[in-house]
Amino acid sequence: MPRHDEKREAELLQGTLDMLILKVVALRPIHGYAILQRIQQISQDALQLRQGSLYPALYRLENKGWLDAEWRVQEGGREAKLYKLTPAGKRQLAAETAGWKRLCDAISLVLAATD
Amino acid sequence: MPRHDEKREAELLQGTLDMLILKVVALRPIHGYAILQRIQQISQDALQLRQGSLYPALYRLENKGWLDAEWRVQEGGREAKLYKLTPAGKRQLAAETAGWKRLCDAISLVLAATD
DNA sequence: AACGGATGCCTTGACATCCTAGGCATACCC
DNA sequence: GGGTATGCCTAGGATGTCAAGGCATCCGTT
Repeated sequence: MPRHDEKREAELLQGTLDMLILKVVALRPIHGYAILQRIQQISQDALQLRQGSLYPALYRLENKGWLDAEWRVQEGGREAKLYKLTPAGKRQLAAETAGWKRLCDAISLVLAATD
Repeated sequence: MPRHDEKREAELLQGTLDMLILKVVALRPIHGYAILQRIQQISQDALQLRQGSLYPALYRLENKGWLDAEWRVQEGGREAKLYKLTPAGKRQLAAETAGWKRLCDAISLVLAATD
């Protein structure tokens, strides 16, 4: 992912970022930069997440006690901040997922309305 | 719908408001206040839309040429601003719906990931 | 006739979220 | 040594939504 990001309309539904991050971190402890790649990879490039959105979000989630961070030396000798899910984070993920499904269904109802 | 709205966490996914409004207006010409009730009714109260969100959105949509407005006398003698969809609005609705489905699928992919 | 509630429109101000656009440092490969 | 990828971060601004009001009309009840 080179520095000169080409233009592309940024696609992300507001309100879903926290949930996506929590979900990816729940898979296994992971550092910030890798979260970007992971979300893109899993979504097959349909979701484009920016660093300028990611890092503030991570800070926010850590502050709320949903993520725990720890500096770790990667293979290759570089340092990275490894995030993992807390029990509270796990509950939060479940709650957000449930809310998402509920809203999703509701919107589908409206979109399917014929009268 | 009395004036003293009781507290309830407002539930709406940012970015979907325009689409929902366009969709409801597409069903038939309709005035603002009725859009509120319609969306709540169809979504079975899962979606709570506020007047403070609705009217600025209507203004926005009209300004972009997706809605047409006209003052009409209702039965009962009161006036109301009747909105209807323009051809451009119809195209916009289709585009937003497609985008919504795409994002929805992508998010589902991430939420379903096990590795 | 007076009042409250429902209908119908609107505005202002605050706030959260996200993006744009940068900056900095290290590791690796040619 | 230079370029690319990796890895972290911040400041500023745009946007969308909400909360909280205001105003006027109509209707039913008292």
